[in-house]
Amino acid sequence: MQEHYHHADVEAKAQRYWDEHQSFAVREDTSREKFYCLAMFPYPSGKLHMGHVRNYTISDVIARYQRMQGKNVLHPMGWDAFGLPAENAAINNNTAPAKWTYANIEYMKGQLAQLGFGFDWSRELATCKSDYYRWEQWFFTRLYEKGLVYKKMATVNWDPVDQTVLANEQVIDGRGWRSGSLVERKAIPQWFIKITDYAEELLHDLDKLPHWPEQVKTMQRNWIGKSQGVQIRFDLAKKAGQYTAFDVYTTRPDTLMGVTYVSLAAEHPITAHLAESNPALAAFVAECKTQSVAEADMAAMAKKGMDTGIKALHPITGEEVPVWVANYVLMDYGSGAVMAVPAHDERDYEFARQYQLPVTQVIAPTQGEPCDINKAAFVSKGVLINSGEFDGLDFNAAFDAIAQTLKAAGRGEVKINYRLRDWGVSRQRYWGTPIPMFNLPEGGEIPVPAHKLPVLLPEDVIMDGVQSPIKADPEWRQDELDGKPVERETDTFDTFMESSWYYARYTCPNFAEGMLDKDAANYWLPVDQYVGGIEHAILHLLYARFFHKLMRDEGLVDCDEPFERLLCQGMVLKDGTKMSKSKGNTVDPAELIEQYGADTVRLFSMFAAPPEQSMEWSDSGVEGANRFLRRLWKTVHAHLAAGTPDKLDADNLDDAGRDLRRKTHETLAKVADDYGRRQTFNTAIAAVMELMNDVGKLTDRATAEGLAVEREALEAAVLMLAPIVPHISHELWQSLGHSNLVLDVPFPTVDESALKRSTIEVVIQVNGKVRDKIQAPVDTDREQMQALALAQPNIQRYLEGINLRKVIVIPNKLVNIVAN
RNA sequence: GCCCGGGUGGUGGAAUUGGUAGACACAGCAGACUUAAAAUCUGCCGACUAUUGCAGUCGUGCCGGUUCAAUUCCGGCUCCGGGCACCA
Repeated sequence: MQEHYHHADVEAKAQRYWDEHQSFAVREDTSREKFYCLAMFPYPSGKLHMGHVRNYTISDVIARYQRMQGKNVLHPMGWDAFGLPAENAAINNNTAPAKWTYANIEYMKGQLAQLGFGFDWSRELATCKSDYYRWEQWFFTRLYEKGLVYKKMATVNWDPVDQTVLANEQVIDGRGWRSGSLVERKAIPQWFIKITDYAEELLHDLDKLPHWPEQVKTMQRNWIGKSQGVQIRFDLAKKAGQYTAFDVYTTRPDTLMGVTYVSLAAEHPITAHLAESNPALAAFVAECKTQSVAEADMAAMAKKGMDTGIKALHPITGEEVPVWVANYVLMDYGSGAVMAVPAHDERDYEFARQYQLPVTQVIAPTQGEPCDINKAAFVSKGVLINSGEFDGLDFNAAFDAIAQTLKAAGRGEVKINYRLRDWGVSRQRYWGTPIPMFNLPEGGEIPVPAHKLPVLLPEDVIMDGVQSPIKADPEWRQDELDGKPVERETDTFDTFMESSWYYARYTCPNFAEGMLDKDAANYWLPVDQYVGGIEHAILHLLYARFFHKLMRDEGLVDCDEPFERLLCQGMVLKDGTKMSKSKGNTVDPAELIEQYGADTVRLFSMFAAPPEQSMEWSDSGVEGANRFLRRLWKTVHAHLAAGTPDKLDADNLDDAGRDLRRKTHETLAKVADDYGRRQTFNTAIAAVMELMNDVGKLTDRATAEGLAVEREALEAAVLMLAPIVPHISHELWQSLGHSNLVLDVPFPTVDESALKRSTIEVVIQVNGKVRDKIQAPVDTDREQMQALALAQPNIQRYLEGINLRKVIVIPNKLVNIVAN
């Protein structure tokens, strides 16, 4: 039909067909095996970037491949529409966040359509719409009723000039990004969800996820941070106001006899009490307030401390140890106090050196590790010394003995601890889901009752400054309940709330009677394949797992985990660094699609690197991908012009025909494995390229028999490429005379008999170095293989004058002759 | 600082369970076609040594180890990247 490949025509035609036939709309069908393929939904920031293209191409390839396996495939798309950038854009461009967001969604939706992704758009959702977030509000009130939600004071970054809370991202070198003023730590009341109640299950159930990357599971395990330790009470030598003691937690009770001081957080109540009558300490506490709340900043900052002057009593010896306040002890973790063992903890060591505090070694190495307490802390486990009755015990024995001594004295208890902290969900921003709580005039609060939901976020607002419009508006917060005035909460939810359950709502996006339609949710869930960036390895994926368990416990879903299989794609780089607007090295997908077409962009982004690796963008690589598609087009049309093939007679082929046929079926086996098991799309493409190279070299187009072998190879190539380059495949499949849709053609199966070969290349090594390669009959036995190898003239040359030690034979692969 | 990854030709990458390092591409060079260019097609393409030809030595960030055999496993370093709870 066409001599040249015109990508614009081919792509428009295929997309028109899919659109007219609603090719990707799916519904529940219990008679078929389902496959739920999900890509992380985008934040509608303006336009697509190459990271999106990569993400959605990967999920589209998997979805289309699974469809060719005959499955009922759900592949939805939507918008993570609440968030900070909309507020910034609103202030900069003088538009409402809602308007900006909806405009971005419309534009980006068009871009996704251009790329030919097979999304079921009938299920599209945007988290900023009230028919979505109303159920999140309802669910939060349910959690409140179950006692899984509570309010407490927590620290935020406070900009004293703008009088506003800043995100960590908005704090640059300790200063507010707009005002430039030094940021302060400030405690305000905030809502929390008890994720720590689920810490054990979240940890344990990682073992139920064999198809998650090990690296992600390791990161989550470390984040949850289960540890066994001892909680120890230190009494104060003298009462400080109402306080007589404080608790510390340690995983190293074996080092207890090496405690030379203890440290309190600046925000610890004892610190606050002491600061009242100690101006120097009050000044230090004030200084500790001027720092970011981000843990990375904390870890990087200079360790500072001050002696409070009061003493605590060692829980075993009763000796007095000084009580310090240190800027690196955090009130939000644990008890806000730590015992310090400088000899066996690097941070305590550094601190003790800085302030000339004593360093007492109480652990001696047992494995011959270097240990010089004058130079560095010794942090490995070992055997106890300088520890009185505990001397000579190893870690485990010392742990037990010291824990028991403390317990008997009523000063300590073995305790399992988690590093994981409860999830603070309050944000002091406008563009988010209003937290569905009423503050009562007499104090306290109650959840907004179901009949008053949703609490609507007004969209038609003016962002003229840093203050949230619903906080600035005295009217908005007023409501009434049973005839009595109540005040609406003006904080909104962390946007991780919305992204923690969207995957479930896709199964019933328009369900009006509840959060989830149980039948639909339980048909589709769990998600069979989740695809997204590695940067979400901890927070998003942990919150989503948590939310899923909360929904299960509410009776909304049956399974325990939301995502069966996870693929984390790497970043898209240009010139070795991450593509970003600030670096000015972005590549606009829109221009590339215009110039080369969607198939070329998809092909290159899958070919350039395996999905989990970071990927280097290359303009010339795109040219190469386009060249391959043009060649594919040309080859198919040259084949069609050469005549009509016979029916393939596999048993009566010449050598060239048999070779090409073997290559076709070897390629089918490899590509199916690469798509289904390995998920390495780059090697699948390389394999089809090899097949096409063989087609170009070996085919005899002069005979109908040759044409039949070539036809089989070309049809296989088109089908194998269909998930990656769906438009050109759609067209070529029709050109090859098929009336059915390439989308629904079953992925071809391998003809095992075509794979048979009589000889195979075997490598012969002498002392591990390749010295020859021979063609040997397949499955030659070890002795014969050894004899064959030793008989080679080149090999004999190497064996002259040396003694044969042994010969290692790996059948059908390699012979290694060991000699000296 | 802590947790998790990664480092292979001029470039992106391949080598799937410890068994031929460099598949497949990009770029480059040479040739064919062309008045010419583009496009297309063919050949070469890790470094060094040798060369009429056959060939040899080295080589997967660095140092060391295990093994008949290591890009792959182990120990130590180094550089780059992701995350660190209010960016999403």
